[in-house]
Formats: sequence, structure tokens, C-alpha cells
Amino acid sequence: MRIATYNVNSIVARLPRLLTWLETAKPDVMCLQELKCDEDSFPSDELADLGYAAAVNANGRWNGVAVLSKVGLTDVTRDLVGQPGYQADDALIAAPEKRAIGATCGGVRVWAVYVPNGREVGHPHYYYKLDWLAALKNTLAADLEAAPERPLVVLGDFNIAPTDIDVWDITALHGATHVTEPERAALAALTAAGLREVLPRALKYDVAYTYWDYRQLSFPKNNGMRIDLVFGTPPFADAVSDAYVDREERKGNGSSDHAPVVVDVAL
DNA sequence: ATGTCGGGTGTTACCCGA
Repeated sequence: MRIATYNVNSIVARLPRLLTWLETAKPDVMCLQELKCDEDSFPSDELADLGYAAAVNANGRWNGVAVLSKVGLTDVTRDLVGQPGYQADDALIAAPEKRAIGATCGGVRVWAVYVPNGREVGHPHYYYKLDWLAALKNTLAADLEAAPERPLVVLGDFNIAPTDIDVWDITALHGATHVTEPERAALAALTAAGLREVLPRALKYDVAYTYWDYRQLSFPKNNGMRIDLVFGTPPFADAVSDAYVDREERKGNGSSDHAPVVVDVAL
């Protein structure tokens, strides 16, 4: 099975490139983040033409996640167990944002996630990010407990660089989100819950970054970060034969600011 | 260089988020 994850930054804006990429890379399961669309405007027909069933959790201009599958799509779960909301300025009750969806595909339990950005250390959004990650760990632990032998994998935009070498210059990120100890502790909590990180191959000269800001010529300068991550339980991680970042997909006009991460697994 | 993209609207000029 080939399974991939990709923050598309608007599936409508990215659709021509996404369809071409799917026809080339041919993943069996595809996790998508930052759809920025409604479920009504999700391009189900175009994806069905390529053989994909889709489970979508989306509601408008922000967030939005989906799982596409050619190998079955059952037991779809939207949102996390106990998922916190984000308290917007004038909202008394914050509904869960559309940042997580789970499904079972070809015998593998798959979660696609778009972890909150955090904005600035100490900002309410930063604490929301940490709370959200705690709910993610609890949700995955419950799934694992319900079916201990079933391979489980969580993939997506974690908005966290696991180590200092996963960013182009750690000194440029002093005091910033994505590299703080509490954020990395949330990743360690996933590991403690029984998940192992699936690392992509290194590039010829460099770390396999997955994200380059559109601003300040970040991509030409290779000022990137590895923040799109994959964590699998032992039955999944032990079966991985290859994993890579498709850096080529970040090139050219009309790209996302992220690149896809692809995992091949003998399941 | 705040050297960019998305989506949105009180739409042709800003607003927000990343």
C-alpha cells in the first residue's frame, strides 16, 4: 500500500496540480489538509474519476481535511474525542474546527490531521494547539486500545519540527512556535502512547523539508521546515519499505507551500 | 524588504490566516 499526506492550501486552487500528482504518484490512500472548501464544493467527482472514494470534514474558508482511498473507506470518524474549540473574539461557544478525520482503509486505521498553527508562543492559539495535541493523543490511544493488532497511522501537517535540524536555521526561529519544548513534548507523548515516527529519506544534500513559506523567497533559498509528519504503530511502522518527500511538487507556479510526503508499506 | 499566497467581503481595496 502507498499512503501519502499533503497540505494542499485550498483544494479548489490546487485541483489541476493535485489530479496530475495523483495520476503520477498513484497513492492508494491520500490524506489532505487545508482544503479551504465546503463539503458541497469538494471535488468528489474529479477524484472519483481517478478511482478514489473520499471522506471529508470541511466547512468553509479555514481548515478542512479529507481521506481519499482506492482500497476501501469505512468507519469514518470526524473530529477528535474531546476536541477543544478555539475561542474566537465574539464566540461564546467555539465549535470544533475541521482538523481531523479518521477512516479504515485496506485494514489500516488512518487519521488525517491539521494541527493548529499556534501563531505565537503564549498566544491563546498556542495553548489551543497544545490542548488539541493532547486530544489527538487520547483519540489515538482509544483507537489503539479498541483494536490493538490493527495497524494505525496518523499523518498530516503537525506544525511542529521534531528536532532542530528539521528547520533551515534554528536561530531564525528563536522564540517562535513550531520548535518549542512543549510542542515537541506533545510529539513525545504520541511516541509514549505506542506510535513511532516514520522518517522520510534524506535528500541528496539536505533534510527533507516539507514546507517553505511563500514569502521571502523561502523555497529558492531552501529555508524550509519538516512539519508534515507520519507516526505509525509497530504493525504499521515495521511494514514500511520506503518514505520520501516529493520536493518537486513545491516547484513552479501554482504550488502549495507544502510538499507531499509518501510512505510505502507492505500491508 | 511586509520579496506571497489562499479565501473572504460592506468587492476593483482591504480583511484575516499562514
